[in-house]
Amino acid sequence: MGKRERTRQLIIEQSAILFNKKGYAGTSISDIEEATGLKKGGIYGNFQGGKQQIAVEAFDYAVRYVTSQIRERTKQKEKSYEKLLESVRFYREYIVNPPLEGGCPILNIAPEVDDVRDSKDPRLQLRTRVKKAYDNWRSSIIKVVEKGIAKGEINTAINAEEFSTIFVAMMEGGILIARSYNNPNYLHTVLDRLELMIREELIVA
Amino acid sequence: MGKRERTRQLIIEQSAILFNKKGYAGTSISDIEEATGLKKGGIYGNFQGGKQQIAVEAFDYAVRYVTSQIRERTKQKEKSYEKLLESVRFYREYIVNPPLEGGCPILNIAPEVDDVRDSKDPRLQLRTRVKKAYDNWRSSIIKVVEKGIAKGEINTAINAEEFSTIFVAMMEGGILIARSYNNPNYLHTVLDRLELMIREELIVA
DNA sequence: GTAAAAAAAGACCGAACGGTTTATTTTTGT
DNA sequence: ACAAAAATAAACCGTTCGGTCTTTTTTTAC
Repeated sequence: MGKRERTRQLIIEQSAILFNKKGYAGTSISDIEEATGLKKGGIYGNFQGGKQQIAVEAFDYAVRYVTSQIRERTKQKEKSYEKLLESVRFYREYIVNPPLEGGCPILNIAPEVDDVRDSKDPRLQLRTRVKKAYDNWRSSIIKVVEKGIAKGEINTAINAEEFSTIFVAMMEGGILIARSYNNPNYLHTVLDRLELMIREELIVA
Repeated sequence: MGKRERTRQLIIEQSAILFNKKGYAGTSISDIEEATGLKKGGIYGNFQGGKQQIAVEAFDYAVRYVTSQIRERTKQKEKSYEKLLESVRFYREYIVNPPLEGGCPILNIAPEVDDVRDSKDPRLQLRTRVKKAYDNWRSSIIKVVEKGIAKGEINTAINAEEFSTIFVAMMEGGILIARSYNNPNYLHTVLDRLELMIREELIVA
């Protein structure tokens, strides 16, 4: 990895934390200067697209990073429903010791960009990335469920698409409340319920 | 209502929309000028506390406003579980035709302020208001459930506190996803599930 | 109707914003 | 080791930021 790539990566990693904690509008270039130890010359030399480009790449990185972490864990599980239960366990730990400071990057940026409609607004790209991120998340759940059904591990009556939406909604809602209260127990309450759903409805008896 | 009160109210109402759609950092005083038709003199004359004070009062107003709207509907229902079902119906309509532009004011501000820890940060007050807002919301649900249990309408096995957390989490998660996709069906999917929970578990057979 | 009081406009402030340009340093290939 | 190239620092740009102050307009009270 050359110098260029290393510096770009440093900027992306630090910016991902900043944007995740303070949002797009709340994060300034000077914040990024401070976090990276670079001056504007070094930053704009690597990202001619400026703040917008950094935010988009940092968001993509953040989502990829969290995704890879969870995949690392679920791929070790054999049965499809065990993959689901393992991912629930992952998020329980996530809130206590988040691999990415600030919590879920999608949840953190979605409310800031979901009212953007002006095609010239720099946040519009983030808006499309948010949509895509939820799509990918839900798709991965759908795949696991469908594979589970095919293997006879998961009840055929389950609507994979609907389940994926409920799964993500409970996850995000639980994280939101737990972080607002600064108390992981609220997430645990929600995820206990989600686990119950998986055990009692998804898993073939 | 004197002139002073009317102007204050105008500023609060317009700012509530702005902060709800664009966030705290994303909303500028000049945005408020444009929305109200006032200049800074008129704004700061009514809110010496500046942007921070306006944001806090606008948030409180927004939450009060939505709360009053839902109470208007649920108080007409007699049975406790009908109050819960009616509030679910309310949010289904809320996402299609929101009384307050931008969606749920708590959901919109929570991710922006939940990492604030510096006691001098102007967003700290918003953070405590978010916590209080979720507390009030959950409390109102807890009260309905407990009253329902006392009246024999709701199953005694239900843990009201846990249910309230799950209720709010599914609501917020559903709104988040539906707004991210700009498609109310995602909320419907989540709320169908919530309704099922109420009908099959809460209501005494 | 008029004078006092209140409210809002308009001009102004320093600081911070995102971004650009130029000079200097650091890497790189040989 | 050295020259070319690349990367970064430093200085600078116009604009917008939140906020203040003074002047003008509008209400209010009599």
